[in-house]
Amino acid sequence: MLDPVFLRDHLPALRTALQHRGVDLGADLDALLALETERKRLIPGIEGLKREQNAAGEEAGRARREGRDITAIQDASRERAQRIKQLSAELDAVEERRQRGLLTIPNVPHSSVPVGRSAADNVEVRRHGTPRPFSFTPQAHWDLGPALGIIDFERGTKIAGARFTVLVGAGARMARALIDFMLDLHTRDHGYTEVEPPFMANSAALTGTGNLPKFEADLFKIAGEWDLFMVPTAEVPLTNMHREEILDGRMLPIRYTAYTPCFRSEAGSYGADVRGLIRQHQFDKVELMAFSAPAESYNELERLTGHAEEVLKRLDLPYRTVLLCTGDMGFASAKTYDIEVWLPSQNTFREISSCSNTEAFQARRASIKYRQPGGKPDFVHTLNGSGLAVGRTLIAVMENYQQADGSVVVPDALRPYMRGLEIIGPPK
RNA sequence: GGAGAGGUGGCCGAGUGGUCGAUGGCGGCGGUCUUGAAAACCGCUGUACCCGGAAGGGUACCGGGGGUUCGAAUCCCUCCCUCUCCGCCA
Repeated sequence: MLDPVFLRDHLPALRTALQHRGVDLGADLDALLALETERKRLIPGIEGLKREQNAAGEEAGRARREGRDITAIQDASRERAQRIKQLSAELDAVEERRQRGLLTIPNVPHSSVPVGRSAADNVEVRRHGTPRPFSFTPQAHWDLGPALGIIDFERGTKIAGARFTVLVGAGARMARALIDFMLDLHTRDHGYTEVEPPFMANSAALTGTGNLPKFEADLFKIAGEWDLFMVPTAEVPLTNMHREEILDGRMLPIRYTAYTPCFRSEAGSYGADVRGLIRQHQFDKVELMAFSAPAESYNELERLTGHAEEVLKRLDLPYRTVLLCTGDMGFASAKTYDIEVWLPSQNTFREISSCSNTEAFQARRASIKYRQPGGKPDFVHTLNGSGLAVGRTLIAVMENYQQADGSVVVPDALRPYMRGLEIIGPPK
C-alpha cells in the first residue's frame, strides 16, 4: 500500500514512478489526493462534536445524581448525536474510497531499478556456470519425462484437467528430494526457520500481500461460504505470519522458509507454455521470506537472492541473474531479481526464481511493524523469493543432466536424498 | 454434525448503563536503598488517527460489525474465534 503521506507530499514524483511501471493512474491519484483532503476536513469536525457529546454525557450524569432536570441536555445530545451520525457516514464513504484507491496502486520502484517497458529492458547482472556441450540434440523434458516414465501428462489431465501433471516413480522422488535438499540448505546453511503453513489463506491475508483486491482472477477460490483461497505462493502465509503484530526490533531479521504447493489459475496466459511443466495450475515451491529493518532491507535482498542462487550452484546448473526493469516488476515489488536457469532444449534461460523487496508496501497493508527498545513502532520491510520453484528445477536437472540414451544423471548434491540413486534410466 | 462455556491492556484477572483507557497482580523500564545482587519502597509503562513548529491537546479502540440510550466494556442483534463434552475422522 502506498504511503498516504508520500502521496500528499510527492505527487509529481509518484506520477513519474508509476508511469515508469507502465500504468497510468493520473486521474486516480488526483481523486485520491482530493479524498485525502476531504478526510482531513471531516475528522476535526466530527471529533469536536464527539468531545462536546462526552462532556454533555458527563454533565448529565452529574445532574442526575444531584436531582436536577436533564431534559435540556438530553435534547441537545440527541440532536448532536444525529449530526455526528450523518458526518460519520460521510467520512465512512470517503474512507472506503480512499482505502480502495490506496489498495489498487502498485508499489513505487526503487531508484536502482532500470526504467523500461518490458522484459526486453531487464538487465543481466551476473551469470554462473557454463552450459554443457551436447554431442546430440538435447531433448525437451516433455519428451524425456514420459519416455522415462517419470512424468505423466495425460493422467494429470484426466484427473484434474489441462496444466495438471502426475509425477511417477523417480520423478516424484526427485521432486521430494529437491524439496528436502532446498529446505536443508536454507535452514542449516542460510539460517532460515522452516515453517509449514496452511495451503489456503483468507482474504485478509491475500490483501496483505497485494494479491487482493486486484488479482482475484489469478487465484483459485474455495466454493461455498468459505472466505478461502488456495495459496498462489508461500509468500502469502509467510508474510502473514506477523500480520497485525509489532515485532521486537532485536529479533530482526526474521527469516522463514517453507515448502508449499502453489495454485494459480493462470488466467490470461492461454497459449503460453502450454507444453510441459513450465506453467501449471499446481506446482511445488520452496519459498524464502524475510522481515527486515528498513535500513537493512536492500542488503537483505542481495543475501536472499544469493541464497536462492546457491541452490543452483550446488546442483551445478548454469544460470543468470536479471534485474527486472520498472515495467516488468510485480505489483507489490520495489525491486526484483529474477534468477533464470539454462534449459538446453530451448537454448535459453528460463525463470526459476523471483526475489523481491516490497519495502513497506506489504507491511503497511498487513500492519507489520517493529520497535527498537525505547523507540516508536515503524513498518518493517518484507522480502520474498523462490528458493526455488521445484517443478522448474526438476526440468532443469532433467534437461541439463540428460544423456544420449535418454537417461538422466542424478546431480551429486541430490544423491543422498535419493538413496544414492545415480542415474534415472528407462523403465524395464 | 449435536450440546454447553467463554473472548478485557505484553500476560493473569476485576469490572454488568454514568468522570472506565478501564481496579489489582505479574512482567518490563527508571529511581531510592545495597560493596554487588536480591528483597522492599516510589514513579513510569498500549495502539491508531486528528489539530499543533513544538510543548501539548483531542478522538477512537474492552474479539469484528450493527443497534438501543442523553450516555455502553456493561443491554440487544449478528458474525468470527477459542475451549469442554458427545459423534465422526487422518
